[in-house]
Amino acid sequence: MDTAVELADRSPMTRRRNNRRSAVLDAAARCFRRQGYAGTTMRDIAADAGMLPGSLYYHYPAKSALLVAVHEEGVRRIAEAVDLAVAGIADPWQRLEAALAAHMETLLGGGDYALVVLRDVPADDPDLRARLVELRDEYEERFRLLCQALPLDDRSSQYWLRMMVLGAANWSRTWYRPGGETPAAIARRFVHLLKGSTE
Amino acid sequence: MDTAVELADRSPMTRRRNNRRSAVLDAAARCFRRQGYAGTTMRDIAADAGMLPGSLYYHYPAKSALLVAVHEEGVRRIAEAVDLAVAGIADPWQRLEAALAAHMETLLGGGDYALVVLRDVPADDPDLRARLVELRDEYEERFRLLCQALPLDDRSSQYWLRMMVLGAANWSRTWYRPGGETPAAIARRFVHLLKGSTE
DNA sequence: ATATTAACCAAACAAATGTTTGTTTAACGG
DNA sequence: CCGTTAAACAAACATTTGTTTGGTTAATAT
Repeated sequence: MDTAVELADRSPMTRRRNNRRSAVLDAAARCFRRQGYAGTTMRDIAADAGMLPGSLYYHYPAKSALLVAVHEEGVRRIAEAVDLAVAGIADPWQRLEAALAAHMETLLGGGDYALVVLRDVPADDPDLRARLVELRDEYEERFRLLCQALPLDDRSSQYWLRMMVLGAANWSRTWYRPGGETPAAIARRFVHLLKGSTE
Repeated sequence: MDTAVELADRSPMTRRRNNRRSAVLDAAARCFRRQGYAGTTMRDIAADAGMLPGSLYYHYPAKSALLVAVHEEGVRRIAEAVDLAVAGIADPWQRLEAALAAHMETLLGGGDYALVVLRDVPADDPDLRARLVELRDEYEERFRLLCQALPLDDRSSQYWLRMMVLGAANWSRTWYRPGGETPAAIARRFVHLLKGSTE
């Protein structure tokens, strides 16, 4: 782990290095979210980042590398939000609700990275696909643990409750519009709908 | 409505006409499902249909027309299945469960058409997008009516229950694998999870 | 001052893209 | 038998695609 070293290094050379890398990734995330992977052009990303198409290859070796990088950052952000939200909460149902609220706030809050994770990955490249599915599974493991802690009858109840709540949350991206209920309020509705059925 | 006329016309000329049109549409549905719209090539569709790329334009004037046609057929099929499933059932909860079972069976039963409807539509063409959203809304209106008939406290409960159950069902496409529980069994699990919370 | 190098530009590349055009084939109707 | 026509082919079209290459600029290090 060299994060501390990077943060400590304030030398001019390091500050100049990888300066616009994040800008490129931001542009890629924006385009992938709006148009999908196949529907996005390297020229689209370049225009969004304010540079020429060829310049992208200084920062990333290929289009697919950009997709992987966006996925990794998206999973990192939403996982961080969820971990922070459940920290310090003991009651299992409250933990699940807090996690779901953070999940939906990150998804629907306008961030491009997390939404890219929800789009289905390209089917033509098996290696790329496997890498992206692996990333998402690693994140969703948190919800498996959260549901495991719930006071339910059997193990299958945990499973189907998790499938239901995560599915409903992820699908919200198709109908959610800002101005109505907040993501956190929607999460509360969802959890309460399921919590009532088991008491 | 000239369906009866078409069905009655068994003249050789009519039988020859539009013969391979459905084969082209089948190929398009298969490709769109597997690779998405932007990820599908007219050459992919042509190869799948067993003809040359240019020949597709005899049947459909553009790639986007193929997408609209697949959407229309997909909505038609799943709507037909749902309407047939709820016919003759009186109890509101049983009606919802039957509708959801038919919805999921059509989605997960291997058909290409219905699954294309779930994929998000291209964002670059507003007219095309509006047409596809209109088609899906027209279908989902059935579930609004089904939830409206449920014996619930208030109107918002109907709304959120519908959002939850449809979202969970549509998202099942990402994790469903044949061999486990049947789509109908999953639908029953989902409905029972929600039904319990309101009694 | 000079050499180095991160970052980008300018221009091209081959391949793939959606679509068009003119032609052929074969089944049908008169 | 012959004209018509549904249906497809063969070949190209202009454009767009992901990517490469070689040069340019300006900040940094020595």
